[in-house]
Amino acid sequence: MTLDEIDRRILRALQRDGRMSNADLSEVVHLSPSACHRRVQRLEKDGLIDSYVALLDPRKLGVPTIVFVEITLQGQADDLLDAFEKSVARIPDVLECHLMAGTADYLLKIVAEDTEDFARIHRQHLSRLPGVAQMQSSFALRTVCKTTALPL
Amino acid sequence: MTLDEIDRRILRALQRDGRMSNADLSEVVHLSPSACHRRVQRLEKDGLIDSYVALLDPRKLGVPTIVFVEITLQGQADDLLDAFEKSVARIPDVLECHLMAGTADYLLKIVAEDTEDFARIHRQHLSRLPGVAQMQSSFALRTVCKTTALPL
DNA sequence: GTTGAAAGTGTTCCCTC
DNA sequence: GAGGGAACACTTTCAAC
Repeated sequence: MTLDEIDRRILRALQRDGRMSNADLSEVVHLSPSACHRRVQRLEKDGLIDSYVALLDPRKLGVPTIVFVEITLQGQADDLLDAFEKSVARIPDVLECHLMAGTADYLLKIVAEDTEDFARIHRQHLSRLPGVAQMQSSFALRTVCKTTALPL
Repeated sequence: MTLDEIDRRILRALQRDGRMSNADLSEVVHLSPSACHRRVQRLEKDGLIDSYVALLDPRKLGVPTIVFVEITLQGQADDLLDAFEKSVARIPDVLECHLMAGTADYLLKIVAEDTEDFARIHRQHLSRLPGVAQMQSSFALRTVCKTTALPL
């Protein structure tokens, strides 16, 4: 499962445009369509390519507000973490949740329509999460840069 | 530019699978292929669909480590922020950078191979960012959930 | 929103290196 | 082992309705 330069070029191209046709992709990486197609299939099968998705514009969809929420739990028992994580995974407004080293236990990334909508999310979901000792929300004023493309 | 239930179904489907064929999509949303295709084109043209991308597996690509870095600048002058943001945007390991309200000025999301690689990123890039007063790095131990799909 | 026909694409086969 | 070319089926695309 080792990647050569052509594999990396394929991945870079597909990270930019996941709907690029195999014909175009094969030109970019200087390969015949069939050889290129075989490589893409291998990258998908090996799981290097996890999925293809459409990225939507949060502004135009009416959820331009990003809030990061740091949460500290009351303890570190496994069943406490499990219960918390299962509840978090069910909140549609939560895009990411990371278990953290250091001060806070969890860091959540949440999208909302505005501050009022975040208040709703807080009331309906966050305040009902089990085992929470402390919670601190930080609003993003502006997103300087954002990419889904991993460095290759 | 108002979305009806069919538009939302299209967006939900494409957020899950951006390479879904128009034929399949039209079945899911109960529309003829051409009618469905016209709607997708409108959603692309209006910018609700920003782009299509391939999502790669960070583990299999050798960058399983996520670090969040909070940065405070020495001041709030526009040219200070501009210089900082331009420098940040050039670091390939930075996936996200947000200007924040509250304590820290910026929050960066960074991927690395391991802690040693993060030390390299810190030395090569972060420590050379202009105007930085304070910097605090927090490592993610595990990603509980992660999605690019916005709630609809 | 629907139908239908033309152009383009993904996919598989077999052959070559 | 991996790449190239050609054939087929399927899709996208864009008329006209």
